[in-house]
Amino acid sequence: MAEVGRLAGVSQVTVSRALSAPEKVSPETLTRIQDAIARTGYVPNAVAGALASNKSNLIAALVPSVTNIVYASMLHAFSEIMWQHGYQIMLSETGFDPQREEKAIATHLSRRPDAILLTGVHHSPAARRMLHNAGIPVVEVWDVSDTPIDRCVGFSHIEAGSAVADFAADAGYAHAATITAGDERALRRRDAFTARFERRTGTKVEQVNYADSASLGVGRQALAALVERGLPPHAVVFCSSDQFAHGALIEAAVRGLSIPDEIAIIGFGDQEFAASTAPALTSVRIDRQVLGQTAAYALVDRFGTNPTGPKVYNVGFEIVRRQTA
Amino acid sequence: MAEVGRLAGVSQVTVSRALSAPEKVSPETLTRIQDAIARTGYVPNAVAGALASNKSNLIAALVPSVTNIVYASMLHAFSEIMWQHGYQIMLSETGFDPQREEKAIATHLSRRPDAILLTGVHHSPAARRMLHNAGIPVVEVWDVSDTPIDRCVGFSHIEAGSAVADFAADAGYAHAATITAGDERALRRRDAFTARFERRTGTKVEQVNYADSASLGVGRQALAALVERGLPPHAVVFCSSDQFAHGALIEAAVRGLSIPDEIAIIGFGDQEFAASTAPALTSVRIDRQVLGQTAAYALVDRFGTNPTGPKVYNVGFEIVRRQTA
DNA sequence: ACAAGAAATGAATGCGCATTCATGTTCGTG
DNA sequence: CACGAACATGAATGCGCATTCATTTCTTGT
Repeated sequence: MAEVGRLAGVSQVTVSRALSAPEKVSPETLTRIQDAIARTGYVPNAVAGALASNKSNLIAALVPSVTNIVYASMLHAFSEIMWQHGYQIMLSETGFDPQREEKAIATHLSRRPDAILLTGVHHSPAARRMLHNAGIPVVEVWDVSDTPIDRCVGFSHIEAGSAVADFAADAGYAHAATITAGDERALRRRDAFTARFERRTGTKVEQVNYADSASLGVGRQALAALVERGLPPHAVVFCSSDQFAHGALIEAAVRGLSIPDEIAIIGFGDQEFAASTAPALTSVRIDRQVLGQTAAYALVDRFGTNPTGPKVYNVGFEIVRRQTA
Repeated sequence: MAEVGRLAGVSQVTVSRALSAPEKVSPETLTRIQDAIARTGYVPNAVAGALASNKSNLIAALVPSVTNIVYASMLHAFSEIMWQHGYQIMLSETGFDPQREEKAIATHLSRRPDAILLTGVHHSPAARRMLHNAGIPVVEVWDVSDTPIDRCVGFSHIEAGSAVADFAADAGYAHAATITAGDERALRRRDAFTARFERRTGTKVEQVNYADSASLGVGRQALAALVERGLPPHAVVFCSSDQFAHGALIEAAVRGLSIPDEIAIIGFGDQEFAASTAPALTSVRIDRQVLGQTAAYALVDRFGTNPTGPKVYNVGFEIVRRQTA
């Protein structure tokens, strides 16, 4: 930067200004500086800038998994908005593991991000302490909480599970089963569904659980297991994701079970493909685009001098009835 | 850090050493320092560290899209290895747009990453220049090139397209069509497929192209379009992704076309679900896990004092024959 | 034509750490 | 017992920039 200044016949300060506040530099000087930058191929050192100004323009984003489309698409929407506002993303995957999350938080905080995005509202005590001490904006997504660390954007998994149970009971299904992956939030949906459905119908809800993440193949296996256990006719299966639901759908079709008469299927997430399966999947829509964008705007608002946004933003959900239930 | 030193009765230097080279500090001093760190809740400032040591432990990763599973899973494998080696990931999405990539490269370089991961081998001249001037390790993935910027890990899309054409011709298919998304690499596969298949069979290959990224729904539309155009019987459809192929599969089933007799389908990518569709999808396997890991190891090797790895690493591909072709 | 404010620029300083280099201490060996 | 070697520690310095604060030059109104 000093080198550029020499070439342009000005001081380092003026070059700095030319880059960060060009309106404070006279037009001729600005031109000379820009010329000098072009000639030297100068690339600003944002590390030094961050140290001097105590502002990194970096956002730490911790998601369970980028290979899971629901988190990936939320992240996409989030990073798009942050990028537009001049921020960049440091990414880590936590794999649903609070220990990993804690380590990742510690590492990321040492880089002095301007804010941090976390998935879910359950964090280790040490993690909460670190975040508190860091004193930076924090946004938790994919869930709501009465006691957010800072900001929170999501929906209630308990309400979602209950709503699906009501939907199923209202539709006249007397029996139900669940297929659930190893995601803490999915487990809460499952339990809320089960509690509400059993209360409404008086029949026990069968469960198939998997520790891993969801996939089409496992969804097929799960439905096969349920059928072999002797699922009663006209039962509804609530899956923790559309992947599972699609797998269950395929397995049911292969077994010649008519959908939704002999077996009904409800997915979760309303992914893009849900409308295009045959028959089209009934699912619960979570607008992941809005989720990511709202999280981003919550941070941008928080960066401002007088934040006006709410602490907790509930984006809700919507049961999308198609053909499988 | 000076504060921690005061508490432990040592200088800032010793604290620095205690953190970066604990074996160079006497055990008792180390204990006192660790105690002081715990009491103060000190969090190292990696920004200052990076400025002083000219080493950021950050890797810039530029991928077209994180919502596309093939890039997401490669990124996952890559970041996993880099994380184990003490590096963190700065992520940007380029959306298949060289202009966006160029801007993202400039922004990322200002953060002085220790290396950069790029997707594909086609970059704007300005981008190449910047990368060259930066003088940091660069790894290009998902493609191979005779003139890599630095390191390159991928496979030949031309070979892949040609191999699928040979496979189809060998299997006796006399007619073919392609369904392709707006990915430059997919276009090269399509063109190689078309050229080889037309040469082998003498029949013209039909095309359906979409500018957007692949989805199940669009795959269905595409197959519908092909059928309505009057696709000859016993034709094979080469899709640029398994999403498209699965959509085509569903549409074919809905239309009562028998697979693979009336219509054969070949996907690309061999995603997890490909083996679980009904009928199971024939596809081209790219080991994205290996791709990401190899890219990571290429960088780690490159960071060493005497790198031994090859400039270009071809991970190859494999046609996985299942039931749809 | 002159005071007073605005605009344009530069000198000095420090952000928090890593990296020399110098100094003091302990140990093994002949 | 003395001497060099390994070890443990600290003082000083600078990484490249942003941020005061001071200085100079240019406007403007009367």
